[in-house]
Amino acid sequence: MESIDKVHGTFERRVMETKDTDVPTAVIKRLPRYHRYLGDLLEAGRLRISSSELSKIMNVTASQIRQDLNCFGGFGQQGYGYNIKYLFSKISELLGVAEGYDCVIVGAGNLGRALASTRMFGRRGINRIALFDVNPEIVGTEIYGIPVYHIDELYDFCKHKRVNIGVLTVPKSAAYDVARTLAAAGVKGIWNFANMELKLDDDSVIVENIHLGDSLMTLCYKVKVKNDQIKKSAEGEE
Amino acid sequence: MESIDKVHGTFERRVMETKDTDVPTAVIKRLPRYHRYLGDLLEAGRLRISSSELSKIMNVTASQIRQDLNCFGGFGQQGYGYNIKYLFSKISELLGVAEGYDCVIVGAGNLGRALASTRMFGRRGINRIALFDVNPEIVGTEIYGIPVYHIDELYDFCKHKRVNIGVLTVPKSAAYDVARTLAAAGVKGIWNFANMELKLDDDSVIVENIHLGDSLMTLCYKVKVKNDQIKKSAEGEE
DNA sequence: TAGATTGTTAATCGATTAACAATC
DNA sequence: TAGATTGTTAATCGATTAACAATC
Repeated sequence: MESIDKVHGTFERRVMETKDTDVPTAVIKRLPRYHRYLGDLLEAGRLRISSSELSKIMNVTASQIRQDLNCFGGFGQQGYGYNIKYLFSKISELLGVAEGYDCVIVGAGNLGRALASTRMFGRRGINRIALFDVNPEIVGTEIYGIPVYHIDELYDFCKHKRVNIGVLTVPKSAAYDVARTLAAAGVKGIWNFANMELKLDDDSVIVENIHLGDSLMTLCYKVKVKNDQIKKSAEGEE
Repeated sequence: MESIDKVHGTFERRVMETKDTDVPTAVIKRLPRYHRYLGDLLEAGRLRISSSELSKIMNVTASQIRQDLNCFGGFGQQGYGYNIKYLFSKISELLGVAEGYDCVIVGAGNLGRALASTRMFGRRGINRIALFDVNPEIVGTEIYGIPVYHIDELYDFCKHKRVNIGVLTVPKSAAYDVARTLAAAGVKGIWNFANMELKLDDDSVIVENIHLGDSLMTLCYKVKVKNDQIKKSAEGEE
């Protein structure tokens, strides 16, 4: 039996030649999904997988998988497929997982609490080191083990602790104020739940907007299209 | 001054010829965003807008806007631009907003409560008629004015009330059970927050998966890329 | 009428898929 | 060695942009 080590050695050599030509945005958007599926396979104890098997699981073409993964260098091996553990760790690295980012959640309403309680951050190597809110009843307490501070302390805290990521779950009206404070304090990324596109002059900050409303609307659209189809085919049968 | 009514009359005539050839998926994905911006313009009291002005606000090309809107028929008028109110209402109609869908939220944890409290549903003409949970302490109460029932009643409730949309905020482990119950009860659309792709055999149900984890990961990736750039340029200066 | 701006065609660009030689 | 499966090129497909004639 061919040893996994030998295979691994070969991988390492090839990856050194990683192409640094810019990765298509379409590929980048798909990386988190690969990460998710490979993580599941790893948990299930799988060691290797071919592009064709993965394509069936993920509902994409095998060709696309090979094309995508090759943007970052040769992760696979002819005749063998892909080593799941290795591939997973490489994609994790590419995505910046396990960079050990520190993050704060601004807004301790229902959404802020929901985010304080998920395991989503930990799984991606992100530490939630503080919550911020204006409500005096919760300032000074802990929520899911995360200390809650007053929002007035946000700037100093982020500056001192060199916080990398800020999560914004405050009302729309407060979003810009908080975002500017975060940016001024050197925060590098903002995860914005304020249901609006947050445009900052300061382009040293990356904003990832979550648009739940758009998603809900897309669902409405699809439901409507489906209902219309049903209606039409019912009419046809009459 | 040219009357708005005259303009409107012209619009109506042209829209009757709406092209029913299938709309590209890329366009559909952009519709909620158009809807959002047009709604804002409407609130700001604006009456009309040209593709070129809208393109600046939305950060896309004017050409794309004209191309997109034309998939559904002639919404604009040469030399005038687009009537915002009319365009907004047409896109609303296309998206299935104001179809008056009834919806239930399954899972009354932090996320369920957050969704119970937003104005997101109301704005899209969706009525949240019930919450479901297993916790006996909250069953029988109301949360943000929405009655909470035990999850055992989910099937009968949805079947009787002909619920259109189910929102899934239960833990991953319960997601499939609940989803199948909803589907069996005739629910047409499922908005899934369970951090997993929900595949149902029953293809009469539309599932819209929310992947907050993927979004967080994309943010990590972008932050990492930016940090790498900064590091590189700093090295270059040495 | 003259100016503005759309609707639409044609050109470009990028992303996906198919195919197969390279190679483990 | 033979079989399997990748990496990669070429072909196809779809989406975006540019340009301009149509028309309000």
